[in-house]
Amino acid sequence: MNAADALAESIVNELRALGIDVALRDVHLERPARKEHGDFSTNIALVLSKSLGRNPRELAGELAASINARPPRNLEVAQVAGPGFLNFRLRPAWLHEALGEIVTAAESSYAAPDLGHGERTQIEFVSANPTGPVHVGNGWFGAYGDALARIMTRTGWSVSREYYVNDTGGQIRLLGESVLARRRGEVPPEQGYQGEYVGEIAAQYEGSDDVVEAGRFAAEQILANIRATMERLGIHFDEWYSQAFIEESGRVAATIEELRSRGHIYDEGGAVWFRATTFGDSRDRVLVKSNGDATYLAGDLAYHRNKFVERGFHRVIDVFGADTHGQVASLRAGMEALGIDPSRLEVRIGQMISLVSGRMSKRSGNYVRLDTLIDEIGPDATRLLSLLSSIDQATTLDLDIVKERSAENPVFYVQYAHARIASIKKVAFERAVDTRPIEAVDLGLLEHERELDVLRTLVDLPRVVEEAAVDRAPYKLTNWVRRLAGDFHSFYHDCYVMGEGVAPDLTQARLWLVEAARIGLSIGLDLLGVNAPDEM
RNA sequence: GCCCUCGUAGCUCAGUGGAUAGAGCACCGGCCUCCGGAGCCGGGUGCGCAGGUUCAAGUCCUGCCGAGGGCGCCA
Repeated sequence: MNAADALAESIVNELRALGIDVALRDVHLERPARKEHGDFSTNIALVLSKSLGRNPRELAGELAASINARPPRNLEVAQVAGPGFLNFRLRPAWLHEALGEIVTAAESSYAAPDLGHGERTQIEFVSANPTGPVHVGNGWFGAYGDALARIMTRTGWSVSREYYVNDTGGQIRLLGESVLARRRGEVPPEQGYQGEYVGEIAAQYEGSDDVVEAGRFAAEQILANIRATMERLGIHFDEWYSQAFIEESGRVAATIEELRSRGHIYDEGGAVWFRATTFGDSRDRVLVKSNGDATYLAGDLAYHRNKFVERGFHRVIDVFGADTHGQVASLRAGMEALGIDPSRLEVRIGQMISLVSGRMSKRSGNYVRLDTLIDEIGPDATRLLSLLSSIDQATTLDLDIVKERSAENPVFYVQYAHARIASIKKVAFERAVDTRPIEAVDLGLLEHERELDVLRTLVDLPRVVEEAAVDRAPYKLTNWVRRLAGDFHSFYHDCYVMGEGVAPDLTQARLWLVEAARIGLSIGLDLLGVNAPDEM
């Protein structure tokens, strides 16, 4: 049993002894922000005081006295603090035991709680339209989606990464028109695509003057390019799902028929309408235009029906940009109308990424290619840059500042910690330092505050991974990795592992501490999709 | 007009309803006899405004102000 569980159990038992019945799950132990407040603290006395009509400090005092009289394993002392908190200081042995557990579990199973129980989950992200190269705006959340997939996989979900390819409709025709115009040596239409890439594609295009044929040809070229960019970032999609396929396979028509049979369709003005207001949307929506074309929403409903019903995903997480969040209400309404529990669809809205020169747009040609950013600062720094903060945070990128700061990018700070670890191991090997199995090492020698700080951070990893998974918030893991790297750098500076005057037994203990730090960094960086190099 | 997200230090951002709100960058000082100085140590009164809920609010609720995004028979 770990220290927190033993503490919680003791709290429940001692409360019962005082005649207060409380469930184990209602006892919340947290790791205080300030070290002076001990290793764990609980607000249970504050929570209970109201219903019991008792003074919280007094209650906490009684509880502390009982716990101190029969202390659980490794507890040094329980103390009342502030308005009625109960703080617990543990003996360092609890951290030494944790170190043993970390090293034993190692990368494969430390901080890998099964929260998802194998639930089949699809994460759809990026899905940038194949009408131009992926840029730092529409590609920004690629690292987010991929890191989330990694984190949820580690925590027991069965995750599939998906890219929805919008390869049909008006924009493809517009793309085709732009290509054909370039081939004729003309400027693309005003609303068309102005980027240089259109000319490059036009030079390769040998097909007919049909706008759809030209558009699809261009979309294929562009998609191959997007795929290559994603690969550079280490992002591999399990599925590239085509909107054209959804339409041409009859699924759109079938979805509309199902809605009709459920009574949610009416015809008006030559168009087919979905009565979305029945399900909370702000207005009804057209599914088939009067010209006979399906709308984007019709395709999207068919697509999501395909995800849930045909492919059997129990949960779908769509990562959208704020510019398309307007479609969410309609999509949810459609799911409900189709008899699919809308709570199975999770939509994460990422705020907009813009340039100092203004909003990015493929049509106008004002954008920075993701490839360009990767060329400038490398794939690891590119990924971490977008994983530093919550996706709720709107970001304005100044490429000059990003480049300038790339030398001080947090990614180097973290990777440098990993490289130092590798270096220590290398030196240990070169000097033929004897390495004993952990059972034969006195970990109790690890008493330096720097050593304990590293351990304290490492024991937090399981909780951090869990939070990152449940909150769909990879940046929480980024924060943790940076904290661990900082703790390690401080340790490295103050505690020589093999320096002069370091007792051989202490060297042994520190080598295991270093190994645990390596495991933690390795897990964290892997979940973020960032390399953990041995040399820099 | 209605809806969504966000306002925290000069800048970029953390902060599961808890205790004295923290990091990085920038700026100013220190620190290399040891395993990599891409490092370490020190220097800090800032939660947009006003109410409310609570033992406790940066965090939850309401209103206002400000920023971004949406509200198509576009995708």
